[in-house]
Amino acid sequence: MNINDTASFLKQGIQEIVTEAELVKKLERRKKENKPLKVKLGIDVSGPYIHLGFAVVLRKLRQFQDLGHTAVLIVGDFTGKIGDPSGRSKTRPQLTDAEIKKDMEQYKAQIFKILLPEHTEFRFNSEWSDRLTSRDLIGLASKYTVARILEREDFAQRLQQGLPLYMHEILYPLFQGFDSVAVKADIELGGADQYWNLLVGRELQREFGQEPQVIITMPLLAGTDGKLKMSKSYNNYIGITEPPNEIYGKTMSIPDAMIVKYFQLATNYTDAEVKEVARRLKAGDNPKDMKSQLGKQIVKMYYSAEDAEAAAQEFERVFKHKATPTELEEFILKERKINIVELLVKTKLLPSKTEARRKIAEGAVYINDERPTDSNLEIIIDEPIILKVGKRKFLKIIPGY
RNA sequence: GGGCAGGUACCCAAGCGGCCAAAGGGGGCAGACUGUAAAUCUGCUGGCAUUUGCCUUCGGAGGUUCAAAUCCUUCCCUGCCCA
Repeated sequence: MNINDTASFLKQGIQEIVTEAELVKKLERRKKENKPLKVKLGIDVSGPYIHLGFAVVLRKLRQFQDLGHTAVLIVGDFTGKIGDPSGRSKTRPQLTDAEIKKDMEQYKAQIFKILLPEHTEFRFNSEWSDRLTSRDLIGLASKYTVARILEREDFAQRLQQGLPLYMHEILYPLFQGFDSVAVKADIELGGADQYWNLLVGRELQREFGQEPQVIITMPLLAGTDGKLKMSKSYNNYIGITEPPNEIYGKTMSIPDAMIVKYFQLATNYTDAEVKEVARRLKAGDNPKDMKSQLGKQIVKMYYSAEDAEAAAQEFERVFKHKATPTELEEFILKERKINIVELLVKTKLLPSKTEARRKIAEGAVYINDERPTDSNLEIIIDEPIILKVGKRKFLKIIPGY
């Protein structure tokens, strides 16, 4: 592949690049010097949980690795502690080093489902940020204007709406940008919502006399609700290390209108293949089948084809034919006789007795396929019974007295 | 430092002495239906007890009152204007 082909390959599926010419230049130089490019990606310590949305960016990063470049993952342990500029300024709990270490282990287990360990470097930004003096900080702040900071949409909006905007939030992008200076990043990747932040890094590098990084943003994947971007805090995510049944099931729960987008962003389908999916949907193919194909495809990426098939079959069993799942969680009950409401709370299927009574009245509680209507029902557990709440919560109660 | 407007349940937001566990919307959960955990429609959405009941919750702490989210005092927090 020549340099231009490489560049256009790397450009596939991206949202935006600043600038392509610079990317080509960097690729050329790297080839001449035979040195890998440093591709920076910021990650957050607080939620060590990788979902399909973030995977969009990681998979792009992987392409760089496949070409021999180095992924530099910046763990935002410093910026994480000063609070996120995304609205309310609840002070984050200070993470201890031990906690961070533990989180990182979990994180690595997930991230190397996509990235290549031998081409991945981890850097903690506290390494350099903790050492900045007040003088350094003022110096850094003097390289960027308030007006430019306020270009950022959510800052501008909050000011306009009379909502609080704190000093530390304004500084946050500077620290994040300074990370690029500290590691001398050649390229920085991020989600489309990070575009502005990445530009700050570019500017600061220029100010510090470095060649500015190329920035590449990836499209945002909407969550399972089909509206907001996929995020752990919106609880609309599909985690790449979730069990196959969960990944498949959650995929089935996306709105039909999202099917094509998901094929595009969450699978390795080529443009032609995605078009074919769109065509079939338009031609009146059952969206359910397309979603099933999508779910299987995603499970296959992070597990195997067999797991994908099994997940699909299990889904049909449980939700279409309303059978009980093949594998059930078990709960050993000490009492032989117990009130239904107490049982539901004790097993944590429901959070409170009032809620349990409500759900019984709604007909959401099943005992071995029967729906009790009386909250005073006493159950005698002589043999295992299957307790079900709603469509998805199952529990096998085993006598243990 | 001064003036004004605000702080209500997971979120937004009404209420401004009793009829307030607190309207409405969002979100969440459930039921029906179905092509699925899609869509749509309907119900529920503080806890405990269960006939009326009790407890916790309207920024914090005190107070007035038979009775407070609602009135008073004070403190904390946010925004706007002035300095």
